[in-house]
Order: sequence, then structure tokens, then C-alpha cells
Amino acid sequence: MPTSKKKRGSAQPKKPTILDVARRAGVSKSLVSLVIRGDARVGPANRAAVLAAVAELDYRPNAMARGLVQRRTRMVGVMVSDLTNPFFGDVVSGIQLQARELGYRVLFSTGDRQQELEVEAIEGLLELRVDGLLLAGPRIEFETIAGFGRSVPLVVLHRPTTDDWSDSVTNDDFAGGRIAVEHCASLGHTRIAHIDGGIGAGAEARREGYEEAMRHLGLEKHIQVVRGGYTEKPGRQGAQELLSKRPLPSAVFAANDLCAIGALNTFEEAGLSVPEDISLLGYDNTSVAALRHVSLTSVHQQSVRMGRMAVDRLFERIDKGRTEPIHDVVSPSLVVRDTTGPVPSRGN
Amino acid sequence: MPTSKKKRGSAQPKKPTILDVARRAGVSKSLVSLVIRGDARVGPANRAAVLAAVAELDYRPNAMARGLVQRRTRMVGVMVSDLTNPFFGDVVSGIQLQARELGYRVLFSTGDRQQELEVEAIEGLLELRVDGLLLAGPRIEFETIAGFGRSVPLVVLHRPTTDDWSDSVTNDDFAGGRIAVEHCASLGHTRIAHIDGGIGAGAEARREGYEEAMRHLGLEKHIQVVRGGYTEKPGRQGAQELLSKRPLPSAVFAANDLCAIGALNTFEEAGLSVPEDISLLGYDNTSVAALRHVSLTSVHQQSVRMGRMAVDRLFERIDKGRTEPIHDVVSPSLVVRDTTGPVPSRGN
DNA sequence: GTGAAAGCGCTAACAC
DNA sequence: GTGTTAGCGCTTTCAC
Repeated sequence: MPTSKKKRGSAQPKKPTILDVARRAGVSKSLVSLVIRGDARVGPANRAAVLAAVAELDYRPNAMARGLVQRRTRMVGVMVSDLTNPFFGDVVSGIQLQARELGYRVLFSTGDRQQELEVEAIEGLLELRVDGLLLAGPRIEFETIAGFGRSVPLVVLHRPTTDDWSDSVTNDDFAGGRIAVEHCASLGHTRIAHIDGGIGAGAEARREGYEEAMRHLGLEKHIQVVRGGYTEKPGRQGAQELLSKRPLPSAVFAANDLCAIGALNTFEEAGLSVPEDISLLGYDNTSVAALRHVSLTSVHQQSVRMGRMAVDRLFERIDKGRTEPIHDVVSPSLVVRDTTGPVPSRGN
Repeated sequence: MPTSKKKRGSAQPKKPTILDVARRAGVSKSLVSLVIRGDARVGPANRAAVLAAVAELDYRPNAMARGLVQRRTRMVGVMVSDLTNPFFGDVVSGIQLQARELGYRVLFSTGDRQQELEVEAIEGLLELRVDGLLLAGPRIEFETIAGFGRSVPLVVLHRPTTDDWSDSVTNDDFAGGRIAVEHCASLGHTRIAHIDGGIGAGAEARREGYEEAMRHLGLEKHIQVVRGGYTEKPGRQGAQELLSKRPLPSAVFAANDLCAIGALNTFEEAGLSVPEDISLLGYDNTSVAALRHVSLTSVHQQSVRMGRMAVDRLFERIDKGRTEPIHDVVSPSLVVRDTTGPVPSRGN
């Protein structure tokens, strides 16, 4: 038989190397290397021969070997906390676009909303020696994040870091919480409740913004926060809890759109009309909020733009050697749709 | 001299190597290597010393160096055609879960629905020498796919391959199209139109299933297919086109849920009630279809399960050396909700 | 312009 | 049990 037995069944079936190409083209290794990297000082004849050999052998450079010697990979690693949340779809698009423009490849990894898996995912990226790391909505401890920042250029999205080792690009969640409350208040609401985002990125700030605004408006005695989360299910649970108490709030600010959707369903199943009986707001202004049938009033974040900004900041660290941390805060805005309305005339 | 100036500013700030750890622990390189890989035949004293040094130096093994020598990476690469479609969120979860169970890391990459970028994304994964490749809903040519299959274990999700080089795990889209039509027919509809999925994965089969079912039911003269796509916008355009012609269909089968949502909005903006004036079906049964306010009748695919299956198949190729292609086809089912109803009594 | 040689960080024989 | 040695596939001086 032509090729004798491969050593182990699990190893890759030997791919062509630069040496194979060199032999086939009748030149030396380094010549091939130069051609592949597009170096100008190679004769056209040699170049053509090399390219032909590359095509014939279906040669593909080994990024590991290259990365090893160059000590850089031109890859940025991105850990996304939740790939099922449409919100991150936009962020990811922004990241992808900008990275491409700057000549970097993007490797995504996800922790499926579990802290332990997030760390694992990040470790994997780091072992691959990505040139920079982006964490989109991480749920892990700040301390752990700072640790990663010490060993690689790091930018955190959606959570404001304060250590000396990372940049952050965040939405002004505090302001967002305030905006939500103020909108309700302007419609006459006073009993404004909040279903929070649990340990989700930015959840704490949204809650604080809510509380601060309530106090500022003299509504401190109406402050009511129930535990929720960034997906539909905790939204339902939070809504359920609100429904179990009297008096009912006349407006509810949910931690994000998915959470709001959960609450919306729960309210309607309980026979409440939105917004006639109860007003509802979400956060993120995702595509589901915009659905005609949902038409959820929501606090908008510029997610695509934030993705691009994060890559820019990372690039500054990687290629320009910046080390002083920068924390960008992007202002949110309100998109009023059909789930918020005036306070119902008669109490409940 | 020990460490003179670093060569280039852009290179990584020198991370500790296995040799640094060895020196610090006062042992040899290979000892460290053994400890890190959890080999049993290392003395407890040495083991402790090594682990201490690892912690102190914040050492992290270099996956590139390891991959280079082992000729395998224990990583599977996944190219997802569209990270913003909630449908893929479920698939990705399944992939992640199963890969973890089998001891593989997952690297995601996306082409943002553009063929050229998809190829780029895949090339990147291949250069990293992933042990196996998963393509979720690729939009690239079959020929190109077969080419990739020749150089790496490959499983394609959502598109039925026929070459000798790849497995595929697909939903029976043909049957799905048929189911959709039969459901409409059982409600009395005859003028059933289809907004297709363009070049999206499985779109062709859904269309053919639709056509075949129509013919089978003797409705061939009512076959009406307009061009759409797998996102909201083409759904709107397709609906618009349908609205511009007479007679109007009484039922519309959209290529997927997002497409259906686009159509839904367009119909309602045109003053049509769904399902009173016109029935509507989607495909994929994503979370948005289940939203109470949308409540879209949709053809269900077992996306999480399909993700797991794909990883299993890939594993068989990588670790068990299977080479004969296997093509799994998973049966879809119908989830009836509130966007389909009886045919309106008077014609339009 | 082109080739030879060294070495990136690691594992895998093989000695001891 | 532990240390030594030889590469994995590539880039990069440095000669020619």
C-alpha cells in the first residue's frame, strides 16, 4: 500500500507542510514562506511554482506553528455569556465587523450563562494565546476578570471594571434605570416596581438607577424590587411574585427584554391588560421588543456600536501598547412603544 | 544578557513557559509536563512543588505548542451561519453540551450570512488545526464543503450533503414543507402560498416539500412561491409581493419564523387580520414563535438534539476513525398556535 | 533573491 | 520516578 499505517487512529491524517510544498515546487522552505506571506522580493517564476504546489497539495498554513514562532496570533478571543440572547447577536456583529477591518480573526466561545463554564471558555482562549480578550457580559467575579487582564489585553463589555488591567465598554445602566422610572412617572405612575436581572451584567446598576430615581421623585416608599434574571423564566417568576402582593404596581420595569416578555405573558395570563391595567418596560431594545405584536417600550443600547468600540480599545492595547485603562460609557435612550400608558384611573 | 529589549512592541509580553516553571520548582521540564497532564507516576513532593510554581507564575500551557507536537488539539471548530437567529442558539447549546461531555473544546466562528466570510471563518478554524469541523447552516457551495471534508472530519448541520467526505444531520425539511401544506389543507385552504428561504440551508427542500404536497393534493394550479429569506426583511418583501397580486392566498407558509414575523407585520399593516383573513405558518419553532403575542403556528425542529447528534457523529470520525458518511434525518412536527385558522368564508 | 540553521513551547521516546 | 533528547511546522536572522 502507498502510505504505511499512520501512528495513531486519533491523530490527524497528516496534512501537507511547508516542506512538502517546497519539495513539490523545487525550492526551499523559506521561499515558500515568503510567497505565502506575500513578500515582494520573490521572482515571478518561483512565486507561480509555489502557488501551484500550494493549490495541488491543498496546503493550508499551520497557525499554531506560526503563532509559536511569532508569539502572536492575530486572533482575538471573545467569550459571550449567552449566545441565545438576541442582544448579543448585535454585539457580536459589531465585534466581527471591526475586527475584520483591523485585520484580526475572531474566535468565539461561550459559557452558557454559567460562571464555571465561562472561566473554562476563557482559559481555552488564553491557552490558544489569542492576542486579546473580549468578555461580553461576563458573569464571573471582578477579581477573576482582573486576573485575566494581567495576562492578556482585555476589554470587558457590559460590565464596568475598575481594576488597572482592563478597559470596559458599558451602557450607562444606572441612567437607563433612571430613564425607565422617569418615563413611568411622567405618565402619572407612582407604584413602579422593578424585576431585576440577578447576577446579569449591568443588573445591579439598573436596579440602583431605578432606586435612585424613585427616591429623587419622592417615591421611596413605593420602591419594590423582586428577583428576576435575564431570561424569560425568571421574568415570569418575578411577575408572579409581584402579583402575589397588594397593592399591585401600576408599572413594572423589567431588567431586560426577555425578562419583560416573561412578565408580559404572566400578566396577561392573570387577566391583566398591558398597558391598560399595568405598564411594562424592558431593556436592550432587542429585535423581539420591536416585534409589532410585542411592541415593548424598552431602553435602547447601541449594541453594534459598543461591539466596535470594544474592538477598537482592544486594538489600542495590542498594537499601540496602551496600558492605562479606559472606561467608555455609552448613553442609553428610551424607545416608547405600546406597553406603557397612563396610570389606570381606578386603583386595584 | 538575560532579557534584552523585546523585539517588537506588538508581541505578547512574554508569558511563563514550562521551563520557567521547572526552574522555579527545581525540577526538569518533563516533570512539569507530567504533572500538568496529571500523570500518576510523579512523587507527591515534586507534584506539590510544581503546582505551587504554576500558581505563582500564573502559568498556562501553550495550546499551540502542545497541538504542534501532538498533532491534535481536542478542539472542534463550529462555523455558525447566523448568530443572530435564535434558532442557532439552541443548536449551539446542544453542540456545547455534548462536546464538553466528550472532552472537546468548542471554537465558534461566524460568517454573518455571507458566503465569502463563511469560507474565511472556516479557513481560520482549519489553520488552527481543529480536530473536527461542524458547519451549522452553511450557505456555501456543496463543492466547497466537500473540499473541506477532504481535509478534516466534517459534519454539516441543516444541509443534507451527498459527497463521500462529510456526515450531515438535517431536519427533514421536505417533510416539514409537506406538513405545513397539509395542515393548511385540513383547514380548508387551497390558495396556499410559500415565501421561500432563498439560499438559506434547507430552504430548497422546504420549497419542494411544499410543491410536492400541493401537487399531491391536486392544488398544483395554486402553487405560488415568492422569494424570501431567513430573516425578517425578506419576509416583509415576500409578503409585499404576495399582496400585490390577485387573488390573495388564504394561507402563507413562510420559510422560517423570522421570515414569518416579517410577513405577519406586513399583513397587519396592510389591514389584514391573521388568521381571520389570512393564515400564516413559520418554521423552526423558535422562542419568538412561542411568544404569547405572536403565537405563531410553526414546524418544529429538535435543534438541541440535532446539535448533540452532530457532535456525536463528528466524534465517531475523529476518535473512532469512521469514514463512511452517515446522514441523519430528524423528523419535524407541527406546533399549532394561533396564526392558522379556517379559510375565510367570503373570497377576497 | 535565495538557502541554511536556529529556535518558538511543548510532548514523547528513551535512558538512568 | 526523573532527566535528556529530538523534533512538531513555521519564521527569521544571516550568509551567499
